[in-house]
Amino acid sequence: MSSDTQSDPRGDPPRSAEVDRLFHALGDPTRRAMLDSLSIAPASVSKLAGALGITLTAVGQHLQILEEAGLVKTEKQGRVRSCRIERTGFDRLEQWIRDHRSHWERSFDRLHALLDEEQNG
Amino acid sequence: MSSDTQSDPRGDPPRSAEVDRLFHALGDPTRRAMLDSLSIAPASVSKLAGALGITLTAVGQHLQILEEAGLVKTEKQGRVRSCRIERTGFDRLEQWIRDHRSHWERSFDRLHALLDEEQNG
DNA sequence: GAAACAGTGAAGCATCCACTTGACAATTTA
DNA sequence: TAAATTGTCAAGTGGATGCTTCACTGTTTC
Repeated sequence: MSSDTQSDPRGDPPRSAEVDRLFHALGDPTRRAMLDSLSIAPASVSKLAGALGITLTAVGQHLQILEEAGLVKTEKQGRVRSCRIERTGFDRLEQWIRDHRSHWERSFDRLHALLDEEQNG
Repeated sequence: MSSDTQSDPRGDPPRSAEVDRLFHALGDPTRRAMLDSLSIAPASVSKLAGALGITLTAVGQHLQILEEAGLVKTEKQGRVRSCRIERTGFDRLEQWIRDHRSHWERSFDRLHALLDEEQNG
């Protein structure tokens, strides 16, 4: 509630907003379907709209979110906008997982150490 | 255990409801904050509620989503429910990335092959 | 037993979000 | 130029979602 969007006085690294955008983008099944499609081959807006059974407008809105998350790159030539996958978002996602994994693996170690202590002490 | 609604022995990655639940769970900043906290150390419901500045009820609702996504494991002893990170969800997330990465890296190869053809043809 | 503690369930509320429609802009084609 | 194609902008709508309050159960402590 009191926590608003821009002020983040606590220790979270500044990439927090980027992670936010990333996960929000991936949280929607339609956008993931778009990524599925683009993983196989680049496509135009109308091609995506046809494949997904939604309007051009909806695709455009999703594309903006995917682009801001670094998951998709689009480029307009003439009247056609072509879309393809971008590495950045995926790399960031993997980094996030690695960071967290290292954290809780350490915490598991501590837990086991404690249990061993109790058993042996 | 095998919570696969429909196992798909073919090459397709599990685009099932599990992936859906996983990304939906990760799409909310509060739930990710809970994971941040639990990555450092296990905690009770009220401890999480205090740290996040939300009610016990809200924490309970988030916990259910995180648990169904395989990201958190909870266990109640006496009147206290203790929560900690679960590997399953994270493993599944990494798998998803790997699957997609392999797909679009192939598509990049095809793209470059096409470009080379056009330049040489 | 009474009181404090820890959590759960149901219902409501305010906001967010995916999607649509309709009007418009820009580019290609006839 | 007119018409078709491709996409964009603005505004609105229905449903999902996060969070709350209130009432309640079960557990520990006095």
